[in-house]
Amino acid sequence: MTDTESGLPPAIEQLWGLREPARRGGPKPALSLPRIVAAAIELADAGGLAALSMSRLAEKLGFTTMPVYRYVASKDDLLVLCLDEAIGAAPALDGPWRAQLEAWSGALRIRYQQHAWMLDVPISGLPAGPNQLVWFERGLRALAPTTLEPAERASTVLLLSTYVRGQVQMVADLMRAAAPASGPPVDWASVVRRVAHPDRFPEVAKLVAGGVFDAEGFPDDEFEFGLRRVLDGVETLDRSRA
Amino acid sequence: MTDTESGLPPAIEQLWGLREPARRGGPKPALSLPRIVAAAIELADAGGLAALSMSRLAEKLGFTTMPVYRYVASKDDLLVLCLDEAIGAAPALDGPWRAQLEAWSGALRIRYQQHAWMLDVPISGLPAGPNQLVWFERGLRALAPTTLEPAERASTVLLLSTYVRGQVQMVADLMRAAAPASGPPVDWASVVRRVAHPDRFPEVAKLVAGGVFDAEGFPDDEFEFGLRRVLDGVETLDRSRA
DNA sequence: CCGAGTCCGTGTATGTCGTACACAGGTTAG
DNA sequence: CTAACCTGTGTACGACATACACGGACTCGG
Repeated sequence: MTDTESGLPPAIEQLWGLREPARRGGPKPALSLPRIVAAAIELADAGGLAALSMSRLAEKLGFTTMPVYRYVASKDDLLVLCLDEAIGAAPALDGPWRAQLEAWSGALRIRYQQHAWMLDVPISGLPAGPNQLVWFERGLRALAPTTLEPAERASTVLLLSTYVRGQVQMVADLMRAAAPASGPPVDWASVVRRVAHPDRFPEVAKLVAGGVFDAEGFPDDEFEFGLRRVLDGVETLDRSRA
Repeated sequence: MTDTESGLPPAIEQLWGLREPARRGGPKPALSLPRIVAAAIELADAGGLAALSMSRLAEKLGFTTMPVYRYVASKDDLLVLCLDEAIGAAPALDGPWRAQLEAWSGALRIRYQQHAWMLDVPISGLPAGPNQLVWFERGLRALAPTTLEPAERASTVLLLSTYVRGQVQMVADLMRAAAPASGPPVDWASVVRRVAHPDRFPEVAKLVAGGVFDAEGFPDDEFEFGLRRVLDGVETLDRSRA
């Protein structure tokens, strides 16, 4: 381990290609970081974050547990690498800024849905991987033609990514709660109906009575609604400067 | 355990006071659910979610590990109870709808900050505790005077809670990354500067050069900014109906 | 007032997990 | 050729969530 003394977490240094292996002897490595990360993502995709243990990962790779630690400082480190890999490359965008941000958000949403375990990874640092930084850069670029100040553009992109992440997480939780892995599906509408007495919860009760919770096409409409609110807010700010 | 057959997770039933203990004999219980939950929250407040293990919890209560399971079906169950307790009572609100939602969001934000571990709890169900439902109800009530349709009001409250949660989480991560528990504080601005080459990341580089990342009063301004955008978006919708 | 039924906390055990450590054999630089 | 060194392996440890069986404490029906 050539310590680059950059003060960065080791995983981040690896992501940016700093920290060269510096092989001076010894057998050829039979494993490689990309293979490890790919296998880890496969495991998590298939069985959720809980299915990703170091022993299972090693087994999938055809090795015993410990060699993995020759390539990765810790499981947390590995997760950081997996996150940046799974978020993938940000799409190229074009057109008016609002359409760009819509596309940006939709693409990000899809990535989260493809790798739902990302939402369960305990975040313990800045999103500083190259892919994540590209996402950030693309978001900023979309806002370049607006009247927003630089700091406001940064805040806006942060706001959007927060929104997308939170939204996907909430929907995923709702779906999991409605159709649990074990046991029969739960009819939440009836549960809330039993528990939300109209005296204490008049508004909620009205909502339930109106059948709002059994709406069609729920996840997508919900996502669109929130996204439109946020972008309307950004547009309001933009226009107030023009 | 009198099975109430309601299809609800046991923790939720306990929260709503269904599922009576039905004591027919035996020694008086030395523990109680409220005591357990309170101790668990204390542990998590002090040392984060990682500090909350069943054995440590029992030790703090002066018992061995297992008796806790007489009161709680599993650790996940316990966490559900803790979440509802820690989120606490929603504040009473008054005034114009926008001011109400600002107060609502600010209060929710403070709760999350007081119990930062809540952000690390893997959410695996609907927020269906009484306290959480009161928060929801209050949010809906604030929107009652608007022109929004019922479904839109629900979506708006969901949007807000998503925003607050995500925002607090992001800021907490940023702070943790900037000032890690072990090791010297990391100067992220310089890190990004080294890594974000102007060719690949022109917008990010400009941002860093402009010193945006060393801004004063960061967390609060950031929160306010996003909240204003969201509420502007809601207001736009409201006015488009009037 | 007694005894049966029941519920309490304790002790012990199991399986999983992350990861530290010492080793034996392969590999490369000098 | 040899010394330095890196490889994967085996073993071990401590933490954790939780299952199970026990002995004693309490309550209630008679």
